[in-house]
Amino acid sequence: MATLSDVARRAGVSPATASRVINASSKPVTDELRERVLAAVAELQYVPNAHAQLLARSHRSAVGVIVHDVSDPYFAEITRGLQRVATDHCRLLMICNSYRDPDRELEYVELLRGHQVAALILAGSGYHDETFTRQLNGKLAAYEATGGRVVVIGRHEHSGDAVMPDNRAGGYLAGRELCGLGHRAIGVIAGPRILTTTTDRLAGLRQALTEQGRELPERHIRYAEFDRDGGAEAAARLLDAAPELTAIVALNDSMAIGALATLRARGLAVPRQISVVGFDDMPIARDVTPALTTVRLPLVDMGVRAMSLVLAAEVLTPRVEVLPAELVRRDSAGPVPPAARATAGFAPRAGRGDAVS
Amino acid sequence: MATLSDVARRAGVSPATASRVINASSKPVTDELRERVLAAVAELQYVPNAHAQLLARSHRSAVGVIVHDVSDPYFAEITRGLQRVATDHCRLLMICNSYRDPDRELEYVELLRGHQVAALILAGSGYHDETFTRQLNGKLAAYEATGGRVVVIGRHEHSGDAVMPDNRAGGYLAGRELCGLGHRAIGVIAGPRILTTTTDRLAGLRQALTEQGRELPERHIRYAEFDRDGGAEAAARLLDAAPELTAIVALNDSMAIGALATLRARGLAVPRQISVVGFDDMPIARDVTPALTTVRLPLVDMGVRAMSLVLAAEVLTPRVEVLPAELVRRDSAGPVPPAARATAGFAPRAGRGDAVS
DNA sequence: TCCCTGCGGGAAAGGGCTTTCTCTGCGGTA
DNA sequence: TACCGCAGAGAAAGCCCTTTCCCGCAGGGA
Repeated sequence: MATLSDVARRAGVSPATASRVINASSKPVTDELRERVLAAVAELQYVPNAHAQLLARSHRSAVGVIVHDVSDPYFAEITRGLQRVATDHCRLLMICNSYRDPDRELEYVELLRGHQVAALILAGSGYHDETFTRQLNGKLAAYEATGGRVVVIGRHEHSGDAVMPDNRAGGYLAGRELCGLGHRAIGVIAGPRILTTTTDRLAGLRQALTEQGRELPERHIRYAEFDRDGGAEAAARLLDAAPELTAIVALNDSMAIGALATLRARGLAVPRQISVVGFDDMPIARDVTPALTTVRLPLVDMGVRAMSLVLAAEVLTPRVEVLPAELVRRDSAGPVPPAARATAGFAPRAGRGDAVS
Repeated sequence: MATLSDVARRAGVSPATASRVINASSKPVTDELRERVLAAVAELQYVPNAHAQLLARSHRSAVGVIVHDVSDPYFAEITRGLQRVATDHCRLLMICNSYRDPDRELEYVELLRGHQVAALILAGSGYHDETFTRQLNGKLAAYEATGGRVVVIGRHEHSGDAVMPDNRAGGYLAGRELCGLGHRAIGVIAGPRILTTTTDRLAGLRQALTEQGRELPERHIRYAEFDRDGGAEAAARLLDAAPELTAIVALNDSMAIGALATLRARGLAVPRQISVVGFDDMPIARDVTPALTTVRLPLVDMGVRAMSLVLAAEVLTPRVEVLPAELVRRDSAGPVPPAARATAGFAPRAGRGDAVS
């Protein structure tokens, strides 16, 4: 591997001069020397050692990002937003997948700190876990104490800057929509209990139902992994336990797609027999059949805002940007089936067999 | 930011000893000093500077990966395979998205080389572009000359180790399936012409049709971006120009999903009026409606093999592993509609209106 | 008692680059 | 002619670690 001094020797100049040419330094270098250096670089196929450079300049420029999984559409969209702003500012991103493992998350904070990132962005739900939260905040505080900037996306537990999707309002929207369509027996397939995203969305949903005089008993909720298979499996369990349901809210679109698969396998027509509402509005939502009625979160924008916050000058009072959720009506949610409506007031637990011709 | 000598000073030992404790070196250190160092580390929240470490040990360990886009399911699956093996070998991955921009690809080769990666994996189609290919090979050769290992996934143009999905055989499979179902008027929505993946898949498809006495005239092919919107748009153009088609092969699943959307918008029933076959079998393929009949590529396995190759000892003769494609029958391809079959021999250009009741 | 061995620790030499500081030599001014 | 100033190049001091080499000391064998 050729080094800078190899280049310098070959060009017959000092390493200092070679460095200045290569980095287009402001210090002037005569054209002749410049040419010789450039020629040497080309001949030797010289590429500067990034670690040595990063060590020598104390200039921190990269930004660290910790997400659940970049290939999960939710995070892919957020990352797209982050990337866009980062590119505009000539910042490199170091993206790490935590796979929702708190320990891994902690490790990555250290790893990124060790890599001297200028800032840290944590995207994705927080955990209902005191110990973990304390540890994470400790590490983040230590990082901030050394001049690092931190922004979280969708987490309450951090005290600094944050970009927050309005999960609670989104849950409320989903609930109100279904109530408006006449549904009374509404079930939920939810992500892991330990995630604050799950509880926030659930809280909003519950509020909507309560306001409309409905209930959301615990037997109408099933918790599972926040992905397609989790949704499929939770939907099966839910339907087994509560066949009278006329609507299901999935707490993210991946789960909704899994639920749709279960429903299809059981021969239940959506939305004629049972309605489904998703959450997030990831790109594929419009391409499944029936196209998913869902709660849209401005995912790309969340990324854009977070990166803008993190690159902006630090201000004293923490900034929290709450981004609104919005209902997107497509084809997976419809009016409650007539049979269910007729009996709803009197026999809310009527079996599915009753509600369907 | 605390440094190693801060820790050493605080613990009252030399930096050498501190380093040995922190890195669990084989050189013995008395328990008392060890404890003092550990205590200092904890108090100072010390995290070693990764760049300094990487510079000091000449040990290269990370592996660089260049893909089109990690959040594209095709590459997400490959990356999953890469990651699995890398994790087993305690290797860090540096993943870069080229977004199919040749210049960016070249830049990333340099960037990763600068970051002293132990190996480089390039995943994704090659380009029909002499100049670019020569440049890339030049850079890769320079990298290999300094001891770097290179493996490509799905590219012919590199002369070293490679993992190759059998794109041609896959195209053949798709063609044979549709011929077997009686289709004669088969259209193709293809990715960009400049990609070797496109031409390989197309070649296999054409071979199948030719063997069955069918043709694949250029007017039955439309080229577009290799994504959902490209597929939707290409399908529209194709249908406008050749309404007599009874089957469409999309050269990847994303395009197929876009095509499905166009077909739905136009009120064309799949597969009753028109059949669709995809390519890749990405996870979502089974969840769209109708579930996609497609050509499966062992994407995760491709990643696993590539990473295994790259981490294995170098051998003199380049290894090329060709991984087979496989047809997955689902619901989007069916027999040619009766009307089309009846008239096929005589009026192959019968309008769509004729073929459909 | 002396020497050798080996253990535990520190000094110091890199690793490859950036950047400040220093030096040389030339042109211009008094 | 003497001096000042400045442009352009190089010397060298870090940046923060790892690791080799060396040293002192204690214990064991002769």
